[in-house]
Amino acid sequence: MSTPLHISISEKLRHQIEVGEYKSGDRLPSEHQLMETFSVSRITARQAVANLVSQGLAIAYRGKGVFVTPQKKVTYSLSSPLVFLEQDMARQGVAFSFENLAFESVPAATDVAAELGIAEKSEVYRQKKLLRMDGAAGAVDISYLSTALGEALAPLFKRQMTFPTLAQNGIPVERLDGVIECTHADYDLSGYLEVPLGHALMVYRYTAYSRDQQPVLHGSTISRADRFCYSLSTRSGS
Amino acid sequence: MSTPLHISISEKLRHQIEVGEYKSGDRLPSEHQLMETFSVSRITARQAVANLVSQGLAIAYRGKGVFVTPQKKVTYSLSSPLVFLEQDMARQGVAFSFENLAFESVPAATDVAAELGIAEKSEVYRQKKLLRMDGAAGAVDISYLSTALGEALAPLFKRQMTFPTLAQNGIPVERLDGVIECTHADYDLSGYLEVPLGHALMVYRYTAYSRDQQPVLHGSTISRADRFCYSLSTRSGS
DNA sequence: TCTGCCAACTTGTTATAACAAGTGAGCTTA
DNA sequence: TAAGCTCACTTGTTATAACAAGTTGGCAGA
Repeated sequence: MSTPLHISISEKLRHQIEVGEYKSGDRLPSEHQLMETFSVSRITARQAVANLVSQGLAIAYRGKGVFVTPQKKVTYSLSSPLVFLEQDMARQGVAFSFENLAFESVPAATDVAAELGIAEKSEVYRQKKLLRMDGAAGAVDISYLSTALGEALAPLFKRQMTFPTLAQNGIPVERLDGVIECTHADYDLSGYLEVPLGHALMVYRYTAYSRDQQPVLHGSTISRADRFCYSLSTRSGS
Repeated sequence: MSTPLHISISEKLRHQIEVGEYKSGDRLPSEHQLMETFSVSRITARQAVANLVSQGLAIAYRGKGVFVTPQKKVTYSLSSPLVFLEQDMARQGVAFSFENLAFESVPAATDVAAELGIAEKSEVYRQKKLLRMDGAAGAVDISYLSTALGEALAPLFKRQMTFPTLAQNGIPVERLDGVIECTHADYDLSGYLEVPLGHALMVYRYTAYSRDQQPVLHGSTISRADRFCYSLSTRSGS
C-alpha cells in the first residue's frame, strides 16, 4: 500500500460526510470503533480522526466524541476576494483603468486544475484583463490579469459581463479624503452561492510590470469555500 | 503539569522562532534532538513539531528535517476583513449607519484569548459599535458589534479613531446602479503591517437583530496572518 | 577523478500499552 | 423523589518499539 492507512480511513470518512452518511453535527465512530472496523491500532485511528479535525471537517470533544462540524448554509460572498491587486493600487493612490481582453472557455492547465480540484483539461473560464495605470505621462499598461473560474462561479461572471459598467471596460474610481478608493462596482456580483465544502472556486493571477515593462510582481489568489464562509490565500513574490 | 509537554515544547520553539533564534528557513532540532533536550519520547517530540507545522510556522521534509517556514515580508492589508456584515447589508440594499459606543482596553475573555493566541486576561482593545438600519419607519438598532484587537492592530485603530469620518460616527454610503455600496472610508486604514506568522490579529463579532429586537444571526470573523498574506474564517449561525 | 554504493540521519507510519480527564447514564442512598 | 456517586465510555497525553522511505555525505572501487 502506498497510501498510509490513516489517510485511507480519513478519506473514507470524509466521503461518508460528503455524501451525507454522516450529517452536520452527527457523531463519528469513536477511536475504538475505528480500531475494530479497520483493524488498526489506536494511533492510526487517532491519526485518521486528526486529519479530519485539522481540516475542519470534524470537532473532537474529550469525553463525548468526535462530531461532524456543524454548519449551516455555506454562502460565498462574491465581492471582496476579487480585488487584491486593485485594492493595493488604489490604496497607494494610483489611478488605473481596465481593459477586458477576453472571456473564454479554455481547458484547465495542470497547475490550475490541481488548485481547483478538477480534472486536468476540464473546462474552465478564463477572464483576461489589462490593467492600465493612468499617470501624468499618459496611460501605461502595468498589469496583466488572468482569472480562471470553476463551474460554480462562471455563470455569475457571464451574466455580469453584460452589465453596463463592465461594458465600459472601466472601474469607477473616486477620491475620498485623499485616498483613492476603488468601489468595485463591476465586481459586485450581488449574490450568494452555495458551494461544496473545501471547493476551490477561482485562481486569480496577476503580473505587475514597472513603467519600463519589467515584471516586478507575480501574485496569485485562490479562493476556497471552507467550513465557515470562505478563505483566501494570497502568495506574492518577486 | 496542567499543560501538556508537547504544548510546552512547541511554545518554546515558537518563542525561539519569534525572537529570531531560529530564522526564516532555518532547520529546527530533529525529533531525536528534541527527545534528548526535553527528555521526552518521540511521540511527544513529534507532536510538538506537528503543532508548529499545522500552524504553518514550520515545514517538515522527510529525510531532511523540519524548517522554519520561509517567508518574505508578510503584509496585512487592513481594509477588506473588517466589513463582512456591512458588506452583506449593503449588498441587500439596506441603508445603515453606525454609532461608535466605545473603544477601550479590556482583559481578553477566555475564548477570545484562545483565538488570538495570547494569555488569558491579557490586554486587548475592544471596539463596540451599534449598527442602525435606516428604514422608512425610522432608524432601528439592528446590530451590536464587538471587535477585539490584538496588540498589532490596536495602534492603527487608535490613530484611526481621530479621523474626521469616524468622529462623525457614520460610514459614507452611496447609491450606484441601484446597489447601495459601502465605501468603507472609515475602515481604510491605509497601511500595511508586518506581523508574525500564524498570528491571529482580530476577532470580529456581531449579532444582528430583527426589527422586533429578536437576535437572528451571530457571526464571528477571525483574521489571521498566515504564510501567504492573510486568511479569514467566518462562522455564522442562527 | 568519477561513479556508485552504503551507512547514517531524517521524517513517516504503525503497533501495544498505560494512565489522565471529561461526560453521561444509571444506580444507590438519603 | 432527589441528590450524589459510580462506572463505562470517550478523547488526551505519553512511553517504547519497529520498520519504511527520502536525503546526504563519505567511502570504496573502477
